[in-house]
Amino acid sequence: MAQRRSKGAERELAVVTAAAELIGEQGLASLRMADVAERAGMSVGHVTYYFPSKTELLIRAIRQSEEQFQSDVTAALARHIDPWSRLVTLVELAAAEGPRDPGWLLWFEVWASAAVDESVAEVQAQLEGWWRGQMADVISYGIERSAFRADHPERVGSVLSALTDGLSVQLALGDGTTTRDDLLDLVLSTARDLLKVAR
Amino acid sequence: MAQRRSKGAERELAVVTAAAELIGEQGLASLRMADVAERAGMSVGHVTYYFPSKTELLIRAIRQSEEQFQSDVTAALARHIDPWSRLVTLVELAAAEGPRDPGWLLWFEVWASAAVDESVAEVQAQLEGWWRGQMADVISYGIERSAFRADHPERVGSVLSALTDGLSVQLALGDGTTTRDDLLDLVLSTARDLLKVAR
Amino acid sequence: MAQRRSKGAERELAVVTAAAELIGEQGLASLRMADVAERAGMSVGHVTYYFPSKTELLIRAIRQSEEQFQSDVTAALARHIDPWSRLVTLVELAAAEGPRDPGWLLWFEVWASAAVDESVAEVQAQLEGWWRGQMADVISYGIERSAFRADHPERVGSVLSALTDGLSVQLALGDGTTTRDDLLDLVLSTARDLLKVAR
Amino acid sequence: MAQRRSKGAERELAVVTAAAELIGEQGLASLRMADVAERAGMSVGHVTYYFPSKTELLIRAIRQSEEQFQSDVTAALARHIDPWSRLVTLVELAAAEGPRDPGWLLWFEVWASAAVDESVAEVQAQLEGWWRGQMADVISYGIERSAFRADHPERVGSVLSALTDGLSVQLALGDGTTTRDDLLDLVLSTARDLLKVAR
DNA sequence: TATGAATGAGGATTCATTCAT
DNA sequence: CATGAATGAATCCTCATTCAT
Repeated sequence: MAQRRSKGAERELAVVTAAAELIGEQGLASLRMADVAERAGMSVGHVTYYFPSKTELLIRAIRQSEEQFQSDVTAALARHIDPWSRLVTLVELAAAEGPRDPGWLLWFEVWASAAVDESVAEVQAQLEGWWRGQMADVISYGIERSAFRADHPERVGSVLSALTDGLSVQLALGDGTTTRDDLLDLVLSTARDLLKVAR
Repeated sequence: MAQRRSKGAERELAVVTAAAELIGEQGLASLRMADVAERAGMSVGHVTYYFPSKTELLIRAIRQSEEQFQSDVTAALARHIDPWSRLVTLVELAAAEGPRDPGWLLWFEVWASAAVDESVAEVQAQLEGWWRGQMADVISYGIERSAFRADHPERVGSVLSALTDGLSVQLALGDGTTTRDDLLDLVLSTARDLLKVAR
Repeated sequence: MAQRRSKGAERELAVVTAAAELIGEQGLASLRMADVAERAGMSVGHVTYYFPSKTELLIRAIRQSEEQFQSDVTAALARHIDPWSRLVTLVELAAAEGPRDPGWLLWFEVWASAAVDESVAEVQAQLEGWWRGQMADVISYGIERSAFRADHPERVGSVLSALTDGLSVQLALGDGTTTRDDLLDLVLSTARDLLKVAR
Repeated sequence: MAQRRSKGAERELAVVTAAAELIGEQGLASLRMADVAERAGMSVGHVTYYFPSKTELLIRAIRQSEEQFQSDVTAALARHIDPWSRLVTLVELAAAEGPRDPGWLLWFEVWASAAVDESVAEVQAQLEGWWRGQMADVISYGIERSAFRADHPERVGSVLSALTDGLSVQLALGDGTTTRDDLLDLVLSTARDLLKVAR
């Protein structure tokens, strides 16, 4: 039965989720195996039983967090047919929710680690590629339906995804200047400009 | 005499520089006081003499790195009168040099730490503000001279700085897809679009 | 039926054999219950079912290894009537095969453990006694048949067994200087001298 | 001044000595860095400051123990001119003192470790070579002075050193059968036989 | 019998920080 | 100012042993 089979997987998931949460809350540097274990509701030794090393755990945490994001995106896009709505949806999902968005804080740690750890870099590159691919797909989709117009669609995709990232950093670090509405407004108005979308 | 007075300051600077370099090369997590001391050419004990705590050292390293950036920017901008040249110069200085750009890797660590440490967040906010202010100033300068045209200049400034940041992340993490030329090209062509700059 | 009855014993033997092999290969310090279980083809939990403690397992492994040796010796001696042939056979069976002889490496661990653990010491003493007893018996046997001549036969037995041990250590540790042929040659020529055996 | 210079060396020696003692008393398996530190009168962290790893410490302990042995031997031999006295002296120094002789228990650990760890094997081989070399030298010395007679002096050397080792094992493990007097008696009477020494 | 997930005590190692010199 | 030996708290990881199934 599925329940049986998933018993181990459930506990493993609990560890990964706990780790992702803790990194998003306190940063990777202060992540203790003991804290992860406590939050996951099991012994320290058992966390090690699932994840031989801390790095392994980080990678799984990233993957887990990203799989969640990807399935959210996929589900959300499926609910929209209008290209502009799809674009808006994508940006809304990707953008930081607000200051100290744990998902984004996790990403900062990923960037810092990727710069130093090859295996993290690999995962990061893969996920980054997926996210930019989604943006490119939405734009192509809009162009096909004549909703968008652009000489270099893939360039516009790069710009919009990078812009969303850059503004999310500002928002997540909460300098107070940028709000989530500002972010969406800036990204989408830039998109309108670059994609020649009629208001 | 200046030499007398600066002797201590020089050694202190050596420590800060060493720290900034090491963080850019190996990441903050693996920064050891002993390594800093070695690179700075002094004993561990003496590094502690200057910087009682590791956090203190990190903050000084960020500041130092940023002061360098700021004086570089100021000097470079002074060499240009043409608004577009100033904009190009600013982007060129801010953008990542290429994969594993130590300056940007340091920056990733700052983001990750700022999310967790209030004092780092303060410094980060301050520097982020300065950088966006420079962008805004250059744009205003161009508008004053009728070289640029924009309904919401401050918004364009936000977009261009965030875009530079977002693309620099991609470049610094070296997924290979993005080159420095791509980055400059994307930022500057977006600038042309948004600022209605004639070619 | 024998098969029924021996099923458990067989599995138990597999564990003991696996342990003896692993100690001979990697040393006692790095002996893991998990490795023993894997090699014995069963789960960790089940190994514990047979051997409640690791020490228990070690003692059984020694005994097992020694019982093997004893039955080999007994069988081999039975094939010879000539006293000198018996002596040669005994030395050949006891001596190390060559560098890293697993049987001897196990023996080193036994010595080290016996020095510290009373129960291991007991087993060791018992087996050491058996081995020297065999040597003494062979010598007495030779004297009875007038093949050997010695004033203090038990002393010669001690010398020959100790000599075999001492040379086996050198051979097993593989300093390269001593070969198995050297070993046999030295022991047997000493035996000839001490037992006045004509060539 | 020598006192100044040796301050660090003294403390390092204290660690090595403590380790050698503890191994001789309790065995390598139960050697704890904490115990070593305590006996050496310093903190655990400081032991690591001198010896990065436990293996490193073991090797130094062996070396230290052996250097002591070597200088004892050298000094003792110098006090004798008569070849037979030299031989007796050598055997007396090398042979185990009695049951649980810590020096010999340390050797058992060395043998067990050498079988598994290359760096330990190296040291062991070196020291083993030295010891057999001394025996060979004493024999040659006796032959030169016509005190000993042997067709293959180097073979006799091998036999006598191996015999001393083999009997010392028995004595150190304290099966009770063998006493130190027995040991000396057996080795020396064998020597008399093999070297044709007149009583 | 048999499994293997789960535990938790135990120990090595790291490293910022202190302080006598 | 400068050193570097010394400390000890902090934490990861190992692994024998237990136990529900």
